[in-house]
Amino acid sequence: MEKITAIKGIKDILPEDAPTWNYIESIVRQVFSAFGFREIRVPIMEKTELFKRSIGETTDIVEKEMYTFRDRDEELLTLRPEATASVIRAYIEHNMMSTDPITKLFTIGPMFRRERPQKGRFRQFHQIDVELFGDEKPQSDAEVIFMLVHFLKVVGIKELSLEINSLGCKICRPVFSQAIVNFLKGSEKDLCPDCQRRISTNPLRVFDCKIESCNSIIAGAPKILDYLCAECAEHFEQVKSYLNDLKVAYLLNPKMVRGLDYYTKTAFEIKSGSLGAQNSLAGGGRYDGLVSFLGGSEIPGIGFAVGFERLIACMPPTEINKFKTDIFIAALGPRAQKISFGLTNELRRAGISAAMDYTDKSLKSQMKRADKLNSSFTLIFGDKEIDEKLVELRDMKTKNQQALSLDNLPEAIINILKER
RNA sequence: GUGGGUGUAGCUCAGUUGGUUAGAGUGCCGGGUUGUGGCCCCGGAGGACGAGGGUUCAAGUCCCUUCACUCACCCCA
Repeated sequence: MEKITAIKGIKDILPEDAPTWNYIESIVRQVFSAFGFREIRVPIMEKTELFKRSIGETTDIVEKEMYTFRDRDEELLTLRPEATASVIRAYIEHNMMSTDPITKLFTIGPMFRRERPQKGRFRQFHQIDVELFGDEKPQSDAEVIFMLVHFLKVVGIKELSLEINSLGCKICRPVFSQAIVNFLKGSEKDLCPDCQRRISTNPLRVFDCKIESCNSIIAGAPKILDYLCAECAEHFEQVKSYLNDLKVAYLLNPKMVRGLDYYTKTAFEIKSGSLGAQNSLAGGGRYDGLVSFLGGSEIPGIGFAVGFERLIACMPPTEINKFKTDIFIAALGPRAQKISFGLTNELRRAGISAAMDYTDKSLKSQMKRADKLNSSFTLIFGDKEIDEKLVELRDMKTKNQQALSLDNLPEAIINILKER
């Protein structure tokens, strides 16, 4: 029989890793709620149209990375490649703007993109996604960035660099875009094939190219910050000023462009050195026109996404993954085995993690198992103890053993465990 | 989609110019005298050497094909 394996780029989160995931999620909920963000859970599937409209028809994500299929009724559905579109859809669909003019949401979950997997890049990956609707003030930009940086520090990320830029708005960005195209006109043949393609698809991306020759050409190109309209320029100045007030260290990166079409004004990215080529740990920005573009009213928004797997990759190692058991019950012989089965489950019902071995193995091997399960205590008894109505309770750390009466045993054990 | 690297035990890897029944460490199971874990010692189970084809008296080792994994490009979290 041929073995069935997981799909390429889609991984299991194994029991030894799950506690780390839960730990991070608990920090997310704790930190974000202090900033007034509430959790929303959105579906992993949406109508394909939603992503085409929000992310942009000509982006790589939409053009070649989405998992799209036809439903039985012929409707085109897509496994979400990112969360913002779904959150905005839900925001509009449930009229959240009429309940609260400023809505702060976050969501955590899997995203799907059909790319070639490599370090820090998977076909199913997880994001922590934050969206703030209804506030166009630069304080919002600074607040969201501050929260992100704070969150990463709480989780234990040591080395991170924050880069910010302004991408302009629908008035000033096209002007800049055209300026870049004009600037590159004539030197197309000196650019790499990728950049030649970018001129027509997404000219700002040329800034991102890693090839030396392209870099030297683009070095003399116009800078976005010189093209910002008065409003965008002022907004960006304010954002920087508030970040300074909050003592958030940042790097101004005029070459940073985000890959999704919908970003306006502030764009930001967190990078970490320990991640390999996929060094972007989190990214986000403002998207003031997007809510209305998706059918809502003119409501500004700003948000970011953190790559969960990448976050784990640059986290310091922790002890939280160790599996622990309160008590292991080592029963010797059929009589003890029978009593143990009831006792184990009685303790579990009381919320104590209890374990036993259903095979009547040697005490030595049962002790080994108790050790493997990291049990704090081991209860030892066989025929002798049953006859004497006294069982042995061993503290695995101190090796002290005390005798406990067989009567009222669950209560006695519960009390001892509570006292610790 | 395009390159490079790697596929031998559950995991991490040895395996000499092709040459007997393919090894180690770790993990798992058991034992080291009566019913007591971690350390140490001993033993055991576990592999058609990724798959298919070819060269050869002989292939884990050489050649071809294919698949998988991985890193990078691209793209992005």
